[in-house]
Amino acid sequence: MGLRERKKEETRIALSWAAIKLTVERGFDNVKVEDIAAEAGVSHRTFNNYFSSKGEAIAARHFDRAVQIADELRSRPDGEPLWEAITNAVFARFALGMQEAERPADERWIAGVKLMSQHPEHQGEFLKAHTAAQEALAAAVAERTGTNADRDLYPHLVAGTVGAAILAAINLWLHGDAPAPFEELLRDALGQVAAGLPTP
Amino acid sequence: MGLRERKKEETRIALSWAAIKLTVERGFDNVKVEDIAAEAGVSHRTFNNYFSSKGEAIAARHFDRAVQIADELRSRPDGEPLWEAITNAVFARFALGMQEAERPADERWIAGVKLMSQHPEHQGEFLKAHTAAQEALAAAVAERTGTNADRDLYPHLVAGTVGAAILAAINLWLHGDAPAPFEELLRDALGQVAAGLPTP
DNA sequence: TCGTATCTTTGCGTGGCTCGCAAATTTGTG
DNA sequence: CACAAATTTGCGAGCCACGCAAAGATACGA
Repeated sequence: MGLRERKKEETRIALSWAAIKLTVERGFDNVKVEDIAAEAGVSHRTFNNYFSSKGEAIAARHFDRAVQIADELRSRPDGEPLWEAITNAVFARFALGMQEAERPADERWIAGVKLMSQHPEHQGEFLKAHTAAQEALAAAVAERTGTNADRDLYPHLVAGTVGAAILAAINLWLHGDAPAPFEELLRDALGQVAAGLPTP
Repeated sequence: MGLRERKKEETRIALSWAAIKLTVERGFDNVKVEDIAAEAGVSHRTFNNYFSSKGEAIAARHFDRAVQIADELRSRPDGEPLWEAITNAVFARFALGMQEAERPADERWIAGVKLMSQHPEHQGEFLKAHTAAQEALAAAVAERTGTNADRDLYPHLVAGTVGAAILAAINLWLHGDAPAPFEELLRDALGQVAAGLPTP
């Protein structure tokens, strides 16, 4: 990767991160594209060369992370059963980043994230990112299972189910009544869908 | 329902339908909010009292129909097994409307729908509507299974899985390689997830 | 039937947003 | 170092969402 591409990637991440940071701190509607661009050290116009909206910039981080699940799945050993491989892939790339890095773990921060997650424009973009990443996952599932993503339902059903499990875990964690560690919720959710959703 | 509410409902539907019609005919970016309002016989400003964007107006029809699945599920007999009830509910309110009403069945129309379905803004709003309707379904599933939508993953996993099946069927129908009747795809998809996604 | 309270529609104005375009700057390469 | 290619930036056009307040429609009790 040449200097050019590296700088582009850096700018993209800086913009996305700035968008998240400012939005969590101030609320979606109190952040102008101008502010995000300034925070990342580029011009307003450059922001729009990278993202076509505030919401897309915010969702980009989720997207990048979610797409990596598909990559990880491809690198799991061939012998590993499908659902085991998926679970491992999800945890390898998803669960960890949710807890550790880049989070002040602040109470104010979490409140900000909750607010952000409820904003209509963010929801739409978040779901778009989630769904796009799911397609990458479906392609990986198709490869692994010898099915065809353009003709068969199966890989999309698997990917969609995994996505639903991840979303359910995120939503219950953010908005549910019973506080539980995210990792536990996610493991539970994946376990249930992997087992074919037995009646509880 | 008084006259007031009936007129509101009519306006809402007229706006949503006008948005879909014009968008399918001309393409998303060649339709102004002004045009939609004119087609429905109200002012531009009134459009925004009902919907906060073009995309939302378009997705409203999907949303209304999808929410009815939850209502239908509630009215299924108590003894019916969950997945059977869900499948029947989906077909009662969803599959039929997809084929019959309000569709010129025109080739030009279908091409327009395909184009529309690929537009980024539409995708976001469509997924938002889909997800919101899914929550209604989760609530109905919680009622039926004695689980709690605020605390348990289960109803959200079931609703999310059903939603994923519906989405997969729609997408394969619209964009897939192998042409098959929508109803068949949907039945296949629901059958697979109901059976716990056995390896094909 | 009428009068009033409530809800809905509408026009206007404001601020923000996305994107096309072309000039200026930066990076890659021989 | 010079030239080609990609990226950034400023500017401008057109559209959009929403707050506000006036005008219009509907509900409902007396």
